[in-house]
Amino acid sequence: MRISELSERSGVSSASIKYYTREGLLPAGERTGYNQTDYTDSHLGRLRLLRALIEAGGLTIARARTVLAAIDDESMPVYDTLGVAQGAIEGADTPASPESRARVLELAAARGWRVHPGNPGIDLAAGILDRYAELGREDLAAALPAYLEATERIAAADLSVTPMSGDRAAAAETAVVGTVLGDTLVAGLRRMAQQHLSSTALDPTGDVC
Amino acid sequence: MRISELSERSGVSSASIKYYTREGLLPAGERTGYNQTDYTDSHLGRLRLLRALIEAGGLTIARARTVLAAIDDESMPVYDTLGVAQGAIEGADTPASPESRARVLELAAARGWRVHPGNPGIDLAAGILDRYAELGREDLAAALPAYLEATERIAAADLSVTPMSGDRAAAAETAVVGTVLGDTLVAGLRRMAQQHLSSTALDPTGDVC
DNA sequence: GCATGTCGATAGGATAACTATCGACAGTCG
DNA sequence: CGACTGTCGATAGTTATCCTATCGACATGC
Repeated sequence: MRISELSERSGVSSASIKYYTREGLLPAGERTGYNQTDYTDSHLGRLRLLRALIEAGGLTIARARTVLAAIDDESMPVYDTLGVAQGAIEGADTPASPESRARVLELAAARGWRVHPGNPGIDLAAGILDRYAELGREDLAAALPAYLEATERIAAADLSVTPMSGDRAAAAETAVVGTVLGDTLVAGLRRMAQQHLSSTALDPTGDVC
Repeated sequence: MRISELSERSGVSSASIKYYTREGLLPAGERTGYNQTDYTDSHLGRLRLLRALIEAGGLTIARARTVLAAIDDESMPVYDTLGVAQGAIEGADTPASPESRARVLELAAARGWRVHPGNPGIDLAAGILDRYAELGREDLAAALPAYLEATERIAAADLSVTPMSGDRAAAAETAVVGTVLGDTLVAGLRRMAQQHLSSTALDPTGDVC
């Protein structure tokens, strides 16, 4: 198909498609003439994946490129693409304090988690502990084990969706999409559950307006 | 204290402090002379809260202003500040399809959740379902109930941290901080749990590197 | 009395993600 | 044959966000 059709079917302007190609996010189509290029269905799929990562997942162009490269790297195990995807999601800008990191790792160890010290989640979680401390609120500590337990369930659900065998490219794509979009899914469901529980706590018998 | 001390203790440049004041995020200090203004500890606390919301929570200046205004609004129930905070976090840019919304609401109802149709989480979660469908992956559906269950536990932990009584301003601040920073905390713990579970699945006996 | 700190105001800069425009020309329709 | 539409790569411009730098005037402390 030509660029105009690709644009229409993907909902991405042809200017943006050219931009993505320039930036190395989308492989170039096959030139079929002086000013004509042919795109395939795989371009369409890649474009949709790209938009999902950028719009729904909140990845920047640069980070999306890293993730896509990991999916395309045939020598990279699917397990490692998950790590790449984790690292691509907005991480902590400033590293957390050693104390909070130690506290988080201690809690994780108490739950039997084996976590690599370089896991980006550690700084993310420990950074939040730091913020709480800075704000003079220590009340989070008591609830942490409950968070660990709940997130373990989430991760279990994540893995149940991710096939670690079969077609490598498809599995890698699923792993990446699940990791990146999962944050948003969980955030959305959390909002809903928060509202349910807090309104129920206030008014155990009432109805939704 | 003067602006230079406030700057030093908060780690925010005096130029930025002035910027926040200009933008209505930080109340002005008390003028004590032609070119001198006095700031209090409450300014320091507010500044730290602001940085936590912006840096750790990823809120924009404009959204942070809305949230802070809700905290300061003495006539607003604490329960409602939670809704304001939910709405302030990066929401869905494009609304989800009615089909996905219906599916999400159906699942929520099946779990006994009472969720207001305007809850921003619905579009967030339903939007992810849309993306999955767009990418030709329907495999998420089977795992959704597990996500609901896990997020309900998270929300329960959220509420256990949030005092709905006592000093209103402090409770509202706690509710807001918990809602906004909670997403990041959960995301971090999820990364850790993912790594633990996936590495355990691959190598049930091995050690961390 | 002079270096230093501070004031509000405004202009400027950095980054990210596009978007608009350009001249040239190929394919298409009648 | 010729008007018209679609497309090409390249580059400059735009929008939005979040600050940062500088300015002249003036107060304060040593």
